[in-house]
Amino acid sequence: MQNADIARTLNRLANLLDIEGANAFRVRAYRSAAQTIEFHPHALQDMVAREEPLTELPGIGRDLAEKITELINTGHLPVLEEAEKRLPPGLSQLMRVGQLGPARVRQLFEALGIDSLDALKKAARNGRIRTLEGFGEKTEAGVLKEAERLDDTPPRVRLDEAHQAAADLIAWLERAGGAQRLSAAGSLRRGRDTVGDLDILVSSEDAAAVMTHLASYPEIAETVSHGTTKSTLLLHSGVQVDVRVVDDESFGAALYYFTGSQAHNIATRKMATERGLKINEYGVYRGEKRLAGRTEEEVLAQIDLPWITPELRENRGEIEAAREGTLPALVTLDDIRGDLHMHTTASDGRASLEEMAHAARQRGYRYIAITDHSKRLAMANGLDAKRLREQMSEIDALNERLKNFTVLKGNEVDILEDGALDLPDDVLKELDVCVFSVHSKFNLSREQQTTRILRAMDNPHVNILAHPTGRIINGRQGYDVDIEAVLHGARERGVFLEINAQPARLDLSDHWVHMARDIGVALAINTDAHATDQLGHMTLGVTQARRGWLEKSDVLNTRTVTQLKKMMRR
DNA sequence: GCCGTTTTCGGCCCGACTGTTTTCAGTCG
Repeated sequence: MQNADIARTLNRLANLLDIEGANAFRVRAYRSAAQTIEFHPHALQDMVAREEPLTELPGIGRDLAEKITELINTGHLPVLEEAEKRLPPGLSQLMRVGQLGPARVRQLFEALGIDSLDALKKAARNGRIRTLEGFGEKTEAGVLKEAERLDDTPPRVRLDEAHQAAADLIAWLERAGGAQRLSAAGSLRRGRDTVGDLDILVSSEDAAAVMTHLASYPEIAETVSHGTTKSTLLLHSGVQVDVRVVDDESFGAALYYFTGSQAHNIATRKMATERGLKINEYGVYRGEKRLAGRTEEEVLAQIDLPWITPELRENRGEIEAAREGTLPALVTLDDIRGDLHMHTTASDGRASLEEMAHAARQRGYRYIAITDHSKRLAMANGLDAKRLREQMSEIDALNERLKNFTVLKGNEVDILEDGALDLPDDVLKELDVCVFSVHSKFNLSREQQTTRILRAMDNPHVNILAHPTGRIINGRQGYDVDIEAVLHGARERGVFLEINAQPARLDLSDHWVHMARDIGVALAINTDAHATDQLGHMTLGVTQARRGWLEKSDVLNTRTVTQLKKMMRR
């Protein structure tokens, strides 16, 4: 049983209890536990097997620890099964429909017997929902639309797409008369690998003018709501956007509030309450008196905390670290000296060796590694030993011509099914950097996949395990692999892992990055660029590294080329 | 159901917008 399964079960229970009208705080406790578990890096199943106390996790007390242990051991959660005797299980699904919360789901069930998405759509089309008290034609139409949208919209957009959509809209809003400060907030600002909806914040003395200008944005497909200071829009790209306008003196408080995360906000608001203060999106207040709000620093200073970078605001220890003055000095883009994973026209890249080198140099790098595919990836025109040696000679010749810049000889060698490598040792040992990765046999069991990768690491010539889970965001799940075991294996063998900065990969993801830091495995942040402009994905990779609390010294490619070469010799 | 440098009991973040209402409940983030 995976953490995601446990989280899903608890959420289902929370939904049913919510619909029944159970104590709202009890419901919240289940939801918050589900969230903690979903993002917890260690499998709770293993923790239970090792008899580690689950009550160590925030929001999990004695009762929940017992229930979760029973769920893991028996596959049953009696309190859920009892709830499913009282209410149809399908009601939990209805909670996913926009505009429907517990009260309306209960009403729909009690009055019309609606207990599934299909029943809901049918009732809406027949005009039966509008007959209920508190419902009308608009609600009926809105609910139908939301129910239909559930079927085909991907739930979250990629970080790079969200960045682009936000930049476009901010550029549009800057042209509104009177917009003072503008910023993206929400999970985009926190740098999560996917974004649910965009939050855009504007400060202005003339909210009406900004809102009017916003309404004429050509990318709007649908206006979900539109008030005097807040609007929710659906763009043609399928992205949902919340735009909020506040006075400039509240911009910092609003930015802080809308950046979240919700868990982070709840924690700091609670600290405020303990000090007799109240934090909302307009400022920090003692009674009616406003104490701060212009900047985030001002707001946090009121609860005796230093500014916390948005990437850390997940209530995963950053508040305690801030209080104790032990926040990490996170790695920045400026710290990056090179890029250790990229392709050229020799395999499936679109730019030549020389073009990639020049583009990297223009970004201020001191080195790159050229890592084309190996021969197994025939589809990508992978290199055999002979072609790889020819490329090495080309690199030697290029290095002769370049000053203050080094092209490292590399390859992205395929890990075969049994853990052997796709190129012979005598050529691998001539490489400066050997990146190795899985491109086939994704459906091996967890044990087989883990053994396969560990065996590949046993080869003394490999250095950096690329895109370690193989996931494609909104595309496919990664292969099943015990990353914790891989990290320990890497540490024992002097091997490193990669944060692949391709926006569709961002692999490792943040919680694995954090675990790598805890275990003490340095990571390389690589773009896996297949064209010169893709070298720019480095920013996304650095963001993931920051979300995993990495400092400069935790990142391989902040080293000088001399240091790096030494670390690549095992 | 969780939690505790005010509390082991009594709190639990806070406000905008909508639709359907005559003053507000429900939803959302």
